[in-house]
Amino acid sequence: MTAIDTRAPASVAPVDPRRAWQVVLQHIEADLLAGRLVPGDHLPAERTLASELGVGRSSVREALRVLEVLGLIRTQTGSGPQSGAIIVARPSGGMSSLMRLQVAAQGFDVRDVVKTRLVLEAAVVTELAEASVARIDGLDLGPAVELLDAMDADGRVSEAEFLALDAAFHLALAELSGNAVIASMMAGLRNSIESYVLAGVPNLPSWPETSGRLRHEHRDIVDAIEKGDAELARGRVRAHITGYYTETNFISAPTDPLRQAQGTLPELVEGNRSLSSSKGTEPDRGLPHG
Amino acid sequence: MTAIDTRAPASVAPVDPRRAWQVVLQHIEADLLAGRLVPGDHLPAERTLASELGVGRSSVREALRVLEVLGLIRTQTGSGPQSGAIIVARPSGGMSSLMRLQVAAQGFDVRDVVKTRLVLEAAVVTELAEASVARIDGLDLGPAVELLDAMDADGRVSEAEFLALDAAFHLALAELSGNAVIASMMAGLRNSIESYVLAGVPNLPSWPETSGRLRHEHRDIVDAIEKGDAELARGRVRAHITGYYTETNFISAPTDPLRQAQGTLPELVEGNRSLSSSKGTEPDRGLPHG
DNA sequence: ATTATGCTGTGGTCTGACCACATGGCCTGA
DNA sequence: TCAGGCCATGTGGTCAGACCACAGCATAAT
Repeated sequence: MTAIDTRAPASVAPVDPRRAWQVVLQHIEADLLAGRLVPGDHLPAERTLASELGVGRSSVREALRVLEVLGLIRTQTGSGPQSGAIIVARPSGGMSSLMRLQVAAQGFDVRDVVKTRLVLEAAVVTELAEASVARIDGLDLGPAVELLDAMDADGRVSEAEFLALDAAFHLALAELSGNAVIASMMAGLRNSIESYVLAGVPNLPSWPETSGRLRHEHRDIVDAIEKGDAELARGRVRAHITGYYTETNFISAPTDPLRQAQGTLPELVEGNRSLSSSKGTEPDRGLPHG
Repeated sequence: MTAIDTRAPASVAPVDPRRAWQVVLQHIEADLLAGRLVPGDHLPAERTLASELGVGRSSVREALRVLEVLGLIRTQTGSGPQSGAIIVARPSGGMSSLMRLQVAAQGFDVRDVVKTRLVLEAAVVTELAEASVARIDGLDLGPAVELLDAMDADGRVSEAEFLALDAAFHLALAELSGNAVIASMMAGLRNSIESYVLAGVPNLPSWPETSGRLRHEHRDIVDAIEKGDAELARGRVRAHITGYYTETNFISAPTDPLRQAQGTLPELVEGNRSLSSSKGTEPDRGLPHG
């Protein structure tokens, strides 16, 4: 067998190096980029897509599953206008899944999550404060303030409910700033460490005292924003966030750049936070679930 | 038929409201949270996982596909230690996919992406500058500076290569800050608007002039960081980023909070940026591809 | 000792078959 | 004519089974 087989198989089938599901994903992405698909549109039926792209239905479904988790589509069984896969483009759920899983898999350090939240939150209040001075009629922080009012139902709000309202308040501020990117990031960051936040409550010396302080700080932040004092708002929001985390012993030293032993991180109970637990406070569905 | 059928079907089959792939996803997430799975570990084989969880293999595959896109696992065919699904926990690829698709689907506004990048980048250089003053031996910005040196090969670097090096430089700064969350966010933000950045090059009055200015600004930023002047570094990085985007007419007014017509955004050619295009400059694989 | 060979287990893919479900038209009876 | 119920239809959700390509490894042949 000294002779090499020279019959080139090149003409037979130019094999696609991409895996089948990637073909589907890229096809849909191209349609999105070209504007052929916009939010509200229906994707073709799975079987249709499969035959059109020359792949199996299971490959189509793998791609759709990715799009669903990333928050790009919503799927529904049955028939009619609401059935099928519909473009929705809601990033928060995907951001939450991504961050929560990365934290779980140790791709993200919890302290980095908190630090990042600090950065974004400071940017949010800065933007809001500047927007407040820019317009004579003032800024409407109504949606956020309503959440603060809800928190004031003292005694009738459980700790978990309080923290959920707290998260919703901060998220509302981000949304009011008008930056959907930052808002979804905030949602994801908060979501990814929610179990840690909850687990830290028992470390608090006094819950009534802490919750009272938090409520007060919230009002102060709103005041600073409405006054248009960006610097003050930044400082207050920083103190607000770092205060809580230091009090629960999550962050040993607020700005320590060195990595430390992770002994202070709580050992989470299995299944404490799982993929489908979107509570009522989240305006956005996390991972779609039944 | 006035009598209601009271035979409770409760005992027959407590149907799981979750879809099968969510069961798999939550199972794996629980293993991650409990530390039973850590980076480097192998997931059970698909067929094994399917039978253990009582679902079909296709459902397992849908969950694995999600994990793969989110950057949690890497899959490989064949046998041996490198085959199968392995926990990797690399967030950048997933962040990039998420943001790019959300931009494509109009869930994210490009201007918000740029504004967010501004916020994060300012935080990065602030942290680096503060770290620089904190240690006597200074900060080692070597990895970032090397990229600047590569950009200085004037004339022998194409526009696309230059911009890729530029992106790598900013990403390197983020990574040097030690915050993996911000670093992956930066990677995603930049990746999601890469096609817009490239499409803006023809709008520049003079590429040699602009590229020269950018290189100079990069050096200035590094200088400010090494000097430990956080305020100066922030200002320079802000000017650096906004300067480029305004010059390419991407952002009409840097801080205009009002939404405007999207006419200035380039109409992207279909397939220009697709899911599997991770160039050599990215240390991290984006979406896995062949 | 070295090389060749085939076995084995992995992910990748497709096909076909069901199911549950929601809709909407049709048919029946009032 | 109208109201109600019924069923055909098309959708996603799921599963089982069958291949394939591939990488490693044990074994056999040289």
